[in-house]
Amino acid sequence: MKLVSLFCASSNLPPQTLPSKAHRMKHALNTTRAANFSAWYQELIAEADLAEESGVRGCMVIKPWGYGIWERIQKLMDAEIKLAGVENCYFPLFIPLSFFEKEADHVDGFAKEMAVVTHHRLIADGNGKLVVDPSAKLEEPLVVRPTSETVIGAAMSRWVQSWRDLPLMVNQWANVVRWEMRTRMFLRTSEFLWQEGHTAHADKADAMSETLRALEMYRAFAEGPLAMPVVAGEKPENERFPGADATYSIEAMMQDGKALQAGTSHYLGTTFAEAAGIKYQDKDGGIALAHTTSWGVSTRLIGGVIMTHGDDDGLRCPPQIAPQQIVIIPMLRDDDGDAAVLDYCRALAAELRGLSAFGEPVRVLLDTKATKAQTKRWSWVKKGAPVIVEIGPRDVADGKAAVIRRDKLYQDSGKLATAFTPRAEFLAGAAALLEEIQSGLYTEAKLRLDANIARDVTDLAAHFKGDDAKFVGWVEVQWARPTGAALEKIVEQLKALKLTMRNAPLAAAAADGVCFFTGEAAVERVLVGRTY
RNA sequence: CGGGACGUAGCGCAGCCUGGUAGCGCAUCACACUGGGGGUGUGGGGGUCGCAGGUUCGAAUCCUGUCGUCCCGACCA
Repeated sequence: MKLVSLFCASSNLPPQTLPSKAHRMKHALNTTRAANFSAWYQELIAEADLAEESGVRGCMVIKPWGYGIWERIQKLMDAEIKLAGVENCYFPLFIPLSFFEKEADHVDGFAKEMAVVTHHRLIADGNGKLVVDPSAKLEEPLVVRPTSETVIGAAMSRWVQSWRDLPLMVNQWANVVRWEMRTRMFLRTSEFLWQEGHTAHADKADAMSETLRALEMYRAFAEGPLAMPVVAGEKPENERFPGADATYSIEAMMQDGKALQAGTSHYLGTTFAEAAGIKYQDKDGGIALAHTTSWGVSTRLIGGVIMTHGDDDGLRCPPQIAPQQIVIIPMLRDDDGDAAVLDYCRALAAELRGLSAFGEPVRVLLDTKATKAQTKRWSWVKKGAPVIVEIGPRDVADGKAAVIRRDKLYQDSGKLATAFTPRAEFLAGAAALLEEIQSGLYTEAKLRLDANIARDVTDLAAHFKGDDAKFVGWVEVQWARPTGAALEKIVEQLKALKLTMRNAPLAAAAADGVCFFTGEAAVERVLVGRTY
């Protein structure tokens, strides 16, 4: 099996033999972003030990460093969710098929990508194989959840009786399955991990308020802990979640100029309340349908972090989500001096752990694995540990620490920018250094985003001409927000250019011109670009 | 689902056409010399060639079946 290419959507890694170690010193990765962004992305994931293919179509094994990043995301996001008064719970992995059939748009949207369980028993066929036992067919097929609106809606219909029960706000951290035809590590996998928030409200205003609150939570989370600038806005009608009245997203710009939908928040109106019977008795004694919302972010965020901050030496992990923020590498020589080096490292690690950055204890790893220091250094460079500290006999003697910042690896000369810093000075500045790296990564990405949204484009075909690899960024145009056939026509025109409408930014200036597509009076501005 | 390929060591591959009992690079292990930009040398270990049949004295190689995977297309909150 050519496992390495399992998740490559558009191009194979070029055939290559690994160069000898002695010659691999220009950059830690063999493939640069500029040469082949897609191959670079895959190589980074492998070299940074984030994830690997699993042998199961479209599914990945998330390795400890990659899962550690997800755990950081979970921890920080979960706190924000709870702060908003949303409670965690857990719903079943299996959803009866009939639940989906209650909402036509919803089932239309997901029917083609649902994994279905139809039997509950296997039998031996006598040739050492297990085959499905035809007598064990389920009366009703069970869908492996692609999302949980339907099953949570069914619960909400039991839980909501009175206006006093509203708002009802729950969230679950779970895995979901969508049988995608093309998969890519972290960006689009058959199974992925996410959180899905589901809320029910008495009226539209309250539900819309929650929809936008979740959107703002995602924006702040992306731009904070992930250091990933995004544009928050409303999706055009054709990009809505199946069954939603309105869909909002945060869109991030990757280093190849493509957009990544990094989180969505939906106002579902009363669609799912009707399907599931989420009704309540209001203050006047009347019966009313609840208005529901749902919102989610997934392990796709990790793909976004990679393509926002990664460089030709691997990942640059923002300190707030780095499983380890400072990695100490002892430079051992298998001699009598090793004990003193290790003692010095342990003491340094203990003091660093006593520090606080971003309101949490600093996460420090003393890497004592029995491999060469140089190998460890490049391993942590590729994983993107924000700060790497090398301690050798010379540092012990001088009372110093050799500090490498992952965000600024090299000097102008091209040499590693190792700063031999007095121990006390390093300790005093370590927390501030992490915070500086975090904000520096954000600023760098923010400048790129802002510089690559064109607002004066008159000819999309000319602007986006050339192959996919060309960095073009996005275009913001004014439009009249047509619906139905008129919208379909625009979508088809864009599709011919491999373009889609990303969202209508909430923060954009008011429309003051004519629609880019129809020439009518424009009502808002919308972003157009290539997407993942 | 339509079209095209591929399954050989942890990874990437050669060998197959023209059957003779498996090889290369990287990784890995041991030792020596090294040591703050992925060190060098020497010597090792590791594979019932996806699976099941068939042909043959003999099958990674030929034939049949089967399972799996990838690529292009369609599809993708």
